[in-house]
Parts: sequence; C-alpha cells; structure tokens
Amino acid sequence: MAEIEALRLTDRVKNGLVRMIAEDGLQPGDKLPPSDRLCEQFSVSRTVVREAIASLKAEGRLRSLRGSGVYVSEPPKLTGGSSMFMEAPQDIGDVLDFMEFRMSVEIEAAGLAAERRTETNLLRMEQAMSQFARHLEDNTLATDADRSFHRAIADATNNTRFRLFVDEMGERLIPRRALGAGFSDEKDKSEFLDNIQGEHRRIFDAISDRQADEARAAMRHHLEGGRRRYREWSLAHER
Amino acid sequence: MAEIEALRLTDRVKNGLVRMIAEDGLQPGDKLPPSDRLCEQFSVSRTVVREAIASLKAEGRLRSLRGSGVYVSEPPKLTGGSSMFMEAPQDIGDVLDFMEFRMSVEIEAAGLAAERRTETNLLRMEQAMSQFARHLEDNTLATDADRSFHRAIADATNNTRFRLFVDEMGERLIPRRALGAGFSDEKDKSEFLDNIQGEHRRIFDAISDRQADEARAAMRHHLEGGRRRYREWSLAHER
DNA sequence: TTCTCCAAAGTTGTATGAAAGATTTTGCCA
DNA sequence: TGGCAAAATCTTTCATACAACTTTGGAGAA
Repeated sequence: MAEIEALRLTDRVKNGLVRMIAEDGLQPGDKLPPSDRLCEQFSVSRTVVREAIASLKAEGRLRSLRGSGVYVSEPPKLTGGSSMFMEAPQDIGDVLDFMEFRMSVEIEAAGLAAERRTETNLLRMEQAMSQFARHLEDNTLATDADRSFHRAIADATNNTRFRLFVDEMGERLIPRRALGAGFSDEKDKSEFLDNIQGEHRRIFDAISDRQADEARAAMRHHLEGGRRRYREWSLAHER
Repeated sequence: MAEIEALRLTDRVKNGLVRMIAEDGLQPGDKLPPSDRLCEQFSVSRTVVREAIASLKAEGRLRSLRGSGVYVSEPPKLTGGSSMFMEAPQDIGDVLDFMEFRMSVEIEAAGLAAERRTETNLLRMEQAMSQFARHLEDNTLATDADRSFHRAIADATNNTRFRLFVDEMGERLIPRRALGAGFSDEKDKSEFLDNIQGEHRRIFDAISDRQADEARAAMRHHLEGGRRRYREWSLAHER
C-alpha cells in the first residue's frame, strides 16, 4: 500500500523549473538554460530534466526546438468557452467573419489604449515587438510574440473584458500559417514579416503619442491586411 | 528554416499510446504493458517511451506506480467554465467595462451595416423604431424594441458573429432601468426617450445613406450616452 | 569593406547499458 | 494449506554516446 507517493525527482525538477521561470521573470519566448546546465543545477541526470521538460511541454508551458533550445511559451489559458459566437470557426468564410468580429474589438481597444496607456503598458508592447523581431524565423514563436503584443494593448485599455477576449480568441483564431508559412520565396516572407513589424510600430507610436484615432486607424489597417491576406491565401489554396 | 516541425518520435509514440488505449478498450485502472514491451512494439528506445508516458501523465491520462506499472487513469474532465469575458457583470465597475466592450462591437457593426445593408435590413430597423415609439409607456416592451433595433443592425453586417454576440449580450447586459425607470418626473422621462429615438434615427439615416463613418460616430454617441447615464445613475444610487 | 559560404561549437533528440528502489510472483518448507 | 523468503518484474534514475539540427564566427571572395 503506497500511502504517500514518494515525490519523484522528475516532479521536483518540474516544480523547480516553474519556480525558476517565475523568479527569473522569464517571459514567453525567452530561452531556458541548456539541459546540461539544468542537470548540474538540479544535480540530476539528463533523463530527469528531459522528462520534466516533456511534462511542461504537454501542459503547453514550454516549447522546444531541436538544435536551438527550450523556450517559454504562452500560458495555456484553459479553454472551455461555450458561447456560440466564440465557437471555433468552421470553414473559411466563418474564419473571415470571426476575424472581422475580432477587428471590431481590437480597433476600439487600440483607441482606448491610446487614451489610457501607462509607461508599463508601453514597455510590455516594446518587449513583444523586440521578441517578434528576435524570432522572425520561427513561426510559432513569432506567433507568441504577436499575441503578446495584442494582449499588451488589451491590457492598456484597463478594461478586463478586452484582455479576456483577446486571450480567449487567441485559442480559437490563430491563423498560424498566416504568420510566415505559405511563402514559396524566402524574400517575400521576410518582407511580409517586416511589414507586420512596421504595422506594429505604427500602432505603438500612436498609442505612445496618445493619438486615439490614429491608433484605431493603424489597428484597422493592420488587421484588415491580415484578413485580406488570409482570404487571398485561402482562395489560392481552396480545393 | 522550420517549414514543418518534424514529428518527434515521442509524439508518435504518444499518439500511438492513446490510440492503443482506445482500440484495446483499456479502462481506467487497467495496466499498460511494461515499457520494454512498448519499446519493441514501437521500435524506439526507452527514453522515447518514458517521455511519451511523462507527457500523458502531465495530461492526467496515465499514472505510474513505481515497481508496479503504468495505469490508465480517469480521463480529465473538461473544465466546463464558460467564457470569462462574457460572464455576467459582477459590480458596477464591471458593468461599465462590459458596456464599453459592447460599444467596440456595435460601433463597428454600425459601420459594416452602412456598407452592406439591404432594403430588408432597413425595413426591420424601421419596424423596431416605430415599435419603440408605440411602446414608450411600457419599459419592457420598449426594451424589446431597442434590442430589435440593435439586432437588425447586427443582421445587416451579414456576419453571423455580430448577430450571435448581440443576442448573447442581451441576455447578460440589460440595464433595464436605464430605459426609463428611475425618473421622478414624467416629463424628464419622455424627453429622455425622445432623445433615444433621435439617436436611433441618426444611426438609421447614416446606415440608410451608406455613410459608414457617420454610422460609427452615431452609434458611439448613442452608446456612450447610455453608459454615461448609467454611471451617473449608479453614482447617485450607490450606498 | 561587405557579402557569402563553410566549418566548428552548441543544443536538443534518440539509443543503450547499468544499477537501485519498489512491487508482485514464485517456490520452498512446515 | 499457510507463511515467508527469494526471484522475477517493473519503474526510476544515472551515465555515456551519437545523430540531427541550429547558431555562430571566421576565412575567403567580390
């Protein structure tokens, strides 16, 4: 009879990792120390470290890239919304509708953010932008950074509903392909990503300068571009 | 460049395990084959099998007893939490936040409606407006008419998401009082309701004339007024 | 100088052998 | 038959090695 499950090393390391992420203030997209380093830090073998990381990956808190490193990813945010109008889109037309709905929220969020943003809000946006630049080559990590940027704007509205909406939407509407996949030419892709960075910058500047209308216009332009690209992409790839 | 994340062996084994559990009809509490067996079955090393099991443990689908074996555990029950951001508002500040969030959606809905409305849409709006006028004396009926008007606008966007949102929001955010209750003077009240009719009329005209920006401005003004009145009312009645 | 290409170093993924801790089964003896 | 100890089984952990991939920095070319 196993009254008390002896705490396995793997669990100890797992807890140590989440504590380490919290204490060191590691943001989504940041890199963890290499596994060898973690081995000596926790005084365990690599097997244990790897299993702990595998656990955290399964929980969606880490992401690993072969040959590169292990990265912190966006916190999982339990799904489970039941609202009909937040259902995951069913077909391409539905995705476009959803994107349009999203626009309505985020455009206004940008405007409110311009009126209410604090220095801390601006800092988070800047962090997200530089993170985006740092991970241009990796679609999933750039997607994380993109979400961080939009979430920082939602935060700046100082209205919880916007933040909650952006979080929940992220679970359902992530046209991951749209952030870099589907380009046959590498030059086209980097140009496209540069474009997005420019759009983010324009939104950021408007919010920083407290220009609400310009912030709305910039956000509208940004999201309209994404929606247009998705439509073109889906037209080209429909079967 | 990371075109397609090459599927790691661990993920393959993980999928294989869940498929195996399903196909063999393993119930919670049943024991899995020993890891050595799984290794040769999937033709991989123990490392891989162990990481796959670690993942499934993290997801709560397996649990392992040292020295005994690995067992299927109760399937994790889906957290049935509804969409946080659509929760019914808790306090006055929350109501104001929700109203602001609603504004973001309906402002854009008005703009889209102006671009896309059909004659039928306009007819529905007119019906709602005359219904509103006909029932000025009855708060609940006037509220119904008000909802019909906003829903007709959402319909005119030709985007299902807007219609679904307006419907669902109506369930949660009905400042019934704001539509007439709380007036000590009958004259103030009728004046207030005339005001609302005028705002509706302005929105309707803009949509009818396909003036998207004017429709947005009119809707913003309309909802901002409602929100301001609610705030004043709540300040006057706070305990 | 600046750009391109390539090799070396760094990092994760996979394989293998071994040993220790814990549980279950076996088999012997009374 | 009943009890008990050894054997077998299984998970956990450690250590090492190699493969696959990415990043980095420097040598050489334009």
